[in-house]
Amino acid sequence: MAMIERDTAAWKMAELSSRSGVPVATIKFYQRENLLPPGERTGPNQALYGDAHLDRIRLIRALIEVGGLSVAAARQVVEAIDSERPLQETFEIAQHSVSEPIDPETVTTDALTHVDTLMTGWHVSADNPGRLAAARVFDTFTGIGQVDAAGWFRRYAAAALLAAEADIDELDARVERAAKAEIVVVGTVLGDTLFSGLRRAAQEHVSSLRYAAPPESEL
Amino acid sequence: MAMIERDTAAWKMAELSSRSGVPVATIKFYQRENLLPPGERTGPNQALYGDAHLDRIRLIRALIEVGGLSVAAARQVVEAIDSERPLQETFEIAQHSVSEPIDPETVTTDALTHVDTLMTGWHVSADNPGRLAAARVFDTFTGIGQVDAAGWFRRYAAAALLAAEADIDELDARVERAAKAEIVVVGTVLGDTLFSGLRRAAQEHVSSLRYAAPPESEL
DNA sequence: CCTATCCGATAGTAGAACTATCTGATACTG
DNA sequence: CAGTATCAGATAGTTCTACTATCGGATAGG
Repeated sequence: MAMIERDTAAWKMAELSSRSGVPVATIKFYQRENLLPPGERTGPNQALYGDAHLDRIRLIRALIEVGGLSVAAARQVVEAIDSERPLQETFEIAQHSVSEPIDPETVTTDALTHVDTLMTGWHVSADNPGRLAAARVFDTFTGIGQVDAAGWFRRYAAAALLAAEADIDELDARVERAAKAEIVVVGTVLGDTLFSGLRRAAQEHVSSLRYAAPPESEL
Repeated sequence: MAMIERDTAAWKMAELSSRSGVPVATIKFYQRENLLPPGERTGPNQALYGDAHLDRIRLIRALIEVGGLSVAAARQVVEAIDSERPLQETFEIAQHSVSEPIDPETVTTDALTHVDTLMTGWHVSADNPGRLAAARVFDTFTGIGQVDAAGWFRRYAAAALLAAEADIDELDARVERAAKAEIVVVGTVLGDTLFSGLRRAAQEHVSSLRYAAPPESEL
């Protein structure tokens, strides 16, 4: 099986670049930024790279391009995968990496109360970054003049619960720690992107159903 | 009622700045970038601003800070609100503004097939940006080695449908075009942020349920 | 009248994410 | 084994974005 090749595959920078489609200069940049481990040295100015490097580059690009992470956030995430931390901590790091931190002072207690009501029965710690993010959206919404968004929020909470259950089930399906860590990270980061894409498609679907179109309808 | 004040309120730049909490230089920058209309001129180098400007600044900051839009994307969005375009077009502009464009060449037909299967029965046009975005996540996922994500995707599609129905119901609740246009934009942009926050909270909840915690459990 | 403030234009800044060049050293080629 | 191509690593430069600061002349208010 092809697996046999995996340990012996070894290329120099130029081939790693052509296989990954990422320019040499960019790969070197990722190495400097500690996103990518160094190659295996064979001399003072020679090194070899293998499938592990290629996989890592693909992960980095997925986090940055598809997930929209900054290079700094991507570094935190790959470091969390590499560390032998308990999965719980890896999860938390992934969560923090996708949402820039929110100063708790800047959200009103009213918004927090509303969000907490939404999450009645949920086991969520007070400093969960998502809780603050949701409360900030609440403040923003009411500040813009959309007052009675309670129903909208409640239904989003139901959708979020569905997604979170899917996430955890997917996690349960893996056995090794490395596989779990990777799916935690990839699922956390790409889940947002996936949902926003599917939601846009669903919006078009629902609005076309709702405002059923005799040609030239106006939504 | 306080409404009586709204038409007569008029301030100069410094007060607009202090009321909004946005620095004068930044407000001028938004004016240059056509995010914010000019003030009402009272002389060659004097102008007055009112509640409309304050509301607009709040909208801009919500789009940029909470929704994570670039200044260029925020400009497209406010221009769409101001234009008297049909709501359908405003919706499309808002959708495009939140997701950077994806080159259709870069997603595999296999991914598109899988995504279309997920959306069987949905009325979605081929160039819906969300459809492409979801397909790209599919490619990324399989490329990273998480092969059997079909179940995860399917459940996200169900969640997305729930959210989209909530979106459209909220839209139905408004009557004036201006109110509809604003909720379309704000809902499209902030909906992603809201969902990702709630999902993170829900993840903590579900994982704490699932790996029910005798102290020092490991997720 | 005189100082503070205003408007608009122009220029400058800081950070992020690359990208290009340079310096020796190594590796393949004929 | 000479000569050219390539390599690794260090350093410096570029482009873009989102502001931020300064300037010049005009107005406002005590």
